[in-house]
Amino acid sequence: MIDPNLLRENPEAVRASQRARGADVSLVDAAISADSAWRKAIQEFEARRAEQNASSKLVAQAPKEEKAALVAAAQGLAARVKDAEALSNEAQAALDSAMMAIENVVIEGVPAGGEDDFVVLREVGTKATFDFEPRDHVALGEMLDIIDIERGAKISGSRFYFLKGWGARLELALMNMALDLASKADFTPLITPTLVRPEVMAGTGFLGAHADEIYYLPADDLYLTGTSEVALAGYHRDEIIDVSNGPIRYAGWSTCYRREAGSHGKDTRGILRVHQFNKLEMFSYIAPEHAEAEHLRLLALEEQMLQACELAYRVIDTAAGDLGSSAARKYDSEAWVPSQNTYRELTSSSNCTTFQARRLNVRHRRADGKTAPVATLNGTLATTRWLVAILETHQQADGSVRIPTALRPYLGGAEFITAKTTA
RNA sequence: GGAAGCGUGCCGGAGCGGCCGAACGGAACAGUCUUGAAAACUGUCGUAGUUAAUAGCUACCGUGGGUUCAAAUCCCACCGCUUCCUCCA
Repeated sequence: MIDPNLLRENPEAVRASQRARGADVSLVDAAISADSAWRKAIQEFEARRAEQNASSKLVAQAPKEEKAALVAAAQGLAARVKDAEALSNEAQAALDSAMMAIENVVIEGVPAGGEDDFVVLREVGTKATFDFEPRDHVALGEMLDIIDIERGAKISGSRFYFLKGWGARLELALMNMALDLASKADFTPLITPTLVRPEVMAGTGFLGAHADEIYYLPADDLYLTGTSEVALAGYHRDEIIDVSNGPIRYAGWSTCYRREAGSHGKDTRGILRVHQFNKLEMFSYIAPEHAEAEHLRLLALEEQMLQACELAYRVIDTAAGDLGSSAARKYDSEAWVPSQNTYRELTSSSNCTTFQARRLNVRHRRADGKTAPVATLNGTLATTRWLVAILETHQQADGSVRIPTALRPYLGGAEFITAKTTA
């Protein structure tokens, strides 16, 4: 949720943000009028309630013989209070939904426009070139017997797969390397629940426009999370946390589940877009004034991982229209995928400023003693998808794959994945 | 799955339907004392909304309903936790 004070004091900033996103600008004025309507209604209700409280007090203090008369007089007030309360609640609900409809105010400098209007901040590394016909990760996975997509489909349907042998070990190696990096960078490892209650899913904002992306278990009224961000953001829900000595950082490890409802026919080959994968996610709770610096820090760690995996990649500053509703700025890094001759997203790092924390009611105490929402940020450090770029980038003419040096300690020192070796 | 009990402020822990936003203890913070600290003593000490206001008023004792002029206190539902039994690891 955006800051209601910003809406009252500087609505033009909010309008400009909506405009940059290509979102509905009239929502801003709708929220402003809902706000003043609510204020009117709550003042009315509170005045009535004060009246009623005062008369109840009279009843309590009155001598026995006068009580009956006073109660009779007070009885009429109760109904009016109830009406005023109902009106005030309605106004509040209207205000809430008007406020919830407005997306986070984008940070100055974020490119305006839609999906294709991103700005490339830098390209790093050399794109792999081959003096043979390179294979895609599906072919490599089959040859090496490390990814079994056919059997994945047999037992679970399309977009499911088995990671086998070196494939399984490679994923674990990647995740562990990411966890080590995160731990050294002050992130506390956290293995999170992947089933969450409706309030938490709603609080993190994932039940909005993309609700059909999420698996739901009606028998238990629980949602399967598409990222550990859900549990990590909910972790300190309704708490006042201490970030005065620096941010609270978590490295969340979880399996992620996505229905991929809107992507029929897109990326159907291989494990680029799947219903279930693993992810190591960084998450920071921090004082708002330090959020932008933290965002760059998350990005730097992501780049460190990409470089450790010896991948060519570019970093983009996502355009306003392509941001999630919670994000005020988003940096993606995209690795070069040889078989597709293009960059594909491997990490995504969002600065949600105070938007998400306000919804989840996560606050901190400022130097002046007042409470205020914290800022939250998240970023990807490793996912199953990384295997695509790693396998394809480091493939050899014979179909074997060279293991990046940094990953070898996590794979018993092995230097190559070949069809003949066993995990 | 069966049975019982419990959910109060940062923590512990009281609370006859009206005088309870809530006793008491601890923690924390400020001060006195002390060379300094500890101890002792004194004071402060929940969150939020409304409002020009750190004045007033309003709300909050797991959540949501209900009864009542009035609910932390009574009733109902839900959520969570604990213990015991059963079951499965």
